[in-house]
Amino acid sequence: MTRAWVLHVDLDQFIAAVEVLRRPELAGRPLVVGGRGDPTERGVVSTASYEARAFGVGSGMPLRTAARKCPEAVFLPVDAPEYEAASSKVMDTLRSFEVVVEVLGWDEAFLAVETDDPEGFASRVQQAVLEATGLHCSVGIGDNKLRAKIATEFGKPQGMFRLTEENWYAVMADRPTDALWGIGRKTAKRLAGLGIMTVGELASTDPHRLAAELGPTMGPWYRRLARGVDPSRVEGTPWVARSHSRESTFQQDLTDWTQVEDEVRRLARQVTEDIRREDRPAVRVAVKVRFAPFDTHTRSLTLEHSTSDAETIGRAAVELVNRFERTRAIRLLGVRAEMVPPDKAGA
DNA sequence: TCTGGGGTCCTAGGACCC
DNA sequence: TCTGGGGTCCTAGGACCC
Repeated sequence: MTRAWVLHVDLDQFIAAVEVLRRPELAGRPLVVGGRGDPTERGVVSTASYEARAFGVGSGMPLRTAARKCPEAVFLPVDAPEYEAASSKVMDTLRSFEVVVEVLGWDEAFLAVETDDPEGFASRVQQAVLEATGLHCSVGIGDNKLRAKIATEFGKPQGMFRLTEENWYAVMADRPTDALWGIGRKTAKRLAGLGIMTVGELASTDPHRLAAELGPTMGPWYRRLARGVDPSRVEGTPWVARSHSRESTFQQDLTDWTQVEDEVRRLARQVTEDIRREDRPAVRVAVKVRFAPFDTHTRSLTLEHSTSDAETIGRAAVELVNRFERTRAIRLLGVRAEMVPPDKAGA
């Protein structure tokens, strides 16, 4: 019988795999892509190949640490345009199935599929992606987006897994709460403080207690996650950004305020280009400062009039950075522009 | 483990208005 | 005047995701 399914397609070690495509001699070697590809610099791992993961290297890890764990790894710089191009090919392939496709980033998408054989469909998707791009993917099959997304992990690499209302608790009940999509380290710790360790325990916690402890929106939402409930639909309409930002971490902390202002102006120019490209004037500007060693603060302001003028945005950014004390060394600067909301832009 | 860069959404306090 | 209650906007921070 034909039923509605959600498929979550996730490319395996996407960034590393794209690098191997253009440099086949790297196949089978531990490969780490991150920063500028120099493991002595400040930067983190974007993606490690499975060979590198065997040494304990993983996403988000400082490059220096990765080099210590796996000295023989090949380190490569992040090449965003290359990954975007590969990603477009993948997404076009998914759309060729004439189903609703919701893109979640470079290497992930949800598909809304009506079929009596979701595994067969998933298999055809994997085959098509491999033929079109040379890339392998895993597929999560679910009765909603949340379950499909979580299912993918159990199918990796190059496989598939079905997770629905029927097997949800059998698969998930004893897993830690941060196995859920939306619960991270901090919330898992807060829940542990309430004696809630597993998905099963979270699912059966009194919702009023969760609301009281974690907020009226988030508390009940976490409980719904634990029950595998997700009413959201697969959205085919292209995603529209609400803000754009540029930031950079300096290899050496900045101590000269003239240089700080120059960098803020440079970032503001980049952000202005980004929003002009989309023809979306800014309504609000924010500046982010990370002081050494790592404490991070933001200052923001609402503009009197929305604008795409580089000069105005630059002046606002400099004014914001000057609200910070000038005596501390700065590790990172960032500038963000919030745009006119799309629904108010026209229509 | 000395911790990137680009995003989203929620919370909470204060201002301000009626 | 020693004192209300609701709504909305602004701002800073925090958590999470890829």
